Amino acid sequence: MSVTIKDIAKKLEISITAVSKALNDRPDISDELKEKVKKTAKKMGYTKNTIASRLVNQKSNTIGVFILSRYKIPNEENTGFSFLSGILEVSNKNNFDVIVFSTDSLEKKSYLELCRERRVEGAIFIGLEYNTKQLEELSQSKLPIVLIDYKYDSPNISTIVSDSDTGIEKSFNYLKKLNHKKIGFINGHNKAYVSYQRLESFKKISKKYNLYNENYIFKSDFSIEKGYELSNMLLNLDDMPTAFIVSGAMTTYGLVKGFLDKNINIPKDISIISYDNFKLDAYFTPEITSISQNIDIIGKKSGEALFNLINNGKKEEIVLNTELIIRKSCEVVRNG
Amino acid sequence: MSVTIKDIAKKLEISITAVSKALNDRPDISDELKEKVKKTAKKMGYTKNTIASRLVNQKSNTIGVFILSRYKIPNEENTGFSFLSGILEVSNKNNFDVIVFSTDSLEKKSYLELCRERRVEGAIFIGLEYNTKQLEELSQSKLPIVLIDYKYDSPNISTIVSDSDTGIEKSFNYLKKLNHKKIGFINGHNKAYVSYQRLESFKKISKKYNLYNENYIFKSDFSIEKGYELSNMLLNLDDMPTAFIVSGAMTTYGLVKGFLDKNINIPKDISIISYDNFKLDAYFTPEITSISQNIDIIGKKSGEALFNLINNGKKEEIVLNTELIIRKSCEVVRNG
DNA sequence: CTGTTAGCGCTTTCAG
DNA sequence: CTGAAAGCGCTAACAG
Repeated sequence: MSVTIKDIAKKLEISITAVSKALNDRPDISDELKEKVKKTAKKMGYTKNTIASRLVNQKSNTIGVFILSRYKIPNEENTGFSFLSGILEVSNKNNFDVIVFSTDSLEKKSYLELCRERRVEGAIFIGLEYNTKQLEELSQSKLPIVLIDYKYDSPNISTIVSDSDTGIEKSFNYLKKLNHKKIGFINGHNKAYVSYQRLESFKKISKKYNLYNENYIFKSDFSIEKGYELSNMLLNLDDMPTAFIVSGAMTTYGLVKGFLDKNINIPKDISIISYDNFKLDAYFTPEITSISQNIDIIGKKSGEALFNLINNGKKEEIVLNTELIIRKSCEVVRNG
Repeated sequence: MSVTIKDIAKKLEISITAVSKALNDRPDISDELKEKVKKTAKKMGYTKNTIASRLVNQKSNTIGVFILSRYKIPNEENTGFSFLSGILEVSNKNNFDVIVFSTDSLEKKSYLELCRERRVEGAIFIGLEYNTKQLEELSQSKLPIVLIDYKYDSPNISTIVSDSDTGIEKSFNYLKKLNHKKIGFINGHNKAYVSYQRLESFKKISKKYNLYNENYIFKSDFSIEKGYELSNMLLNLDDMPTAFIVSGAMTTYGLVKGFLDKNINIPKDISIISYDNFKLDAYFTPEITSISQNIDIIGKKSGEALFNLINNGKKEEIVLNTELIIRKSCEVVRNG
């Protein structure tokens, strides 16, 4: 099929080894020969067969990235893919290929099997379902792994999560200054670890502020439609919060639009704090106050963590701090 | 390192060949043996080394996806990644792996070299720069290729683009009914093929309607910031259009927000038609009228086209029709 | 500096 | 139905 080092060895009437060494710039080859080999290699249209080379070297130079169905929703709303470019950046710097798996890859094979078959040297998981059994299998393997937005303790697993406590505490602090006492929380769906984590934070902080009320906790699914829908339900409540913290930028957009369509003024009537701090938040009407998660750097950081694990065996537990970016979706409550 | 078929052959005291055949369910092996082999394989924690198997089979079972820097902008605004999930879906159905390359992969190697080295069986290009020389190299190779949003004629290349003519014609038709005569166009940056294509359509259609004015053509870069910025420039114009067609949803959001911040009412003062029809358009304030591109199905379609090319050698030139989705960002012009 | 030999893990004739 | 032998394309000892 394609031209091999054997072909160029034959042409030049030298050994295959010499060709291999020349192409790989080994020191024990004369510069002239290297030149000659490289030139004719190019002329003959040779390209290295990485598959063969990976086999002999017992090194795949490949990592796997799993983008799972935490958000089984349209791509626009799937933040999972946003992490990929950062991962690609650091992988390429390390001369590694990236192969991407998504939910469809998983007909009958486990995450680990997929990795092993390809002899992947490490893997990054985005949107891993909360409490999946697969995690045990993964943690028992020695495979270097990075989990994004999921906390788990195992020697071969590094994790990178956002610290939901501080973001939510800052929100309460801010909302309190605006005289809010009824603060609601709209969570994402159960399959996401972040939902569990954010809910815990919300409970903890609201109790700390003596503002806890379990009737103020609602569930959504990160989608924009669900946010819109919720506005109806919320407005029919007997005892409605005056402010909401909403998990997920898309849900916030839907919710705000829902309120607006019913002539509820945001922020005059209801205050809203979103999560994620999408760039769009600043361009929405009203501009959305949001808990920022540094979503842009997570991809890159996760890649770096993976290679740190692969190369140095160094496990990390990265916690990114969250900020409250104040814009215009909150206001002093009228009848606190 | 890991367990091989040799190991399990030794354990079972049978030949390596027998193991291989049993594992691959070849007909010339007894069912009992198959059972036994598979069982002990599992027990010993065997997983096939696809690297070795790909080498013998001379088949990589891999496609490459290039997500290029057409949008060298934050991920949120990069529609490139949205296509990936569709591609993954059909690749997995075909038992192919997907390896993703981005701009950083390209230090010194050409797209084609990257593909060849990995013996990739086909490739999909997203955001290929307009008029790049690499395209010639690609077209001279026999590699099956699909180009998204780029038209090019070559036997090994299928393309999938949106038909910008009809979308823009529908826009003109609609705007004309609203009595607009000064219709502006805000284009994306030059590197994108779609910019070239949409500009051509705009010129063609505006001439057809006798509404062409070259001073009504502006350039942006698909980013949200640039859209915002443009609002200043536009408002200082002596002869300002009463309606704009804007290439790129993000730019639209920025532009609208820019106008709003200067107390320009959209749509009362200025009408706006966007491109892309992001889901968010319907939730923005005002709801954005947009040219729809079926962005959700492009990924899947491109994957199907690629496998059609790989398996059947069938080249396609897919043109997706565009619709005008009317919402609330256009209104009858005051002093037409 | 160059070449011979062996082998990575798997599949595939082909002979039994 | 089973196995011995050869080989995919490349690299790494080791000997010259």
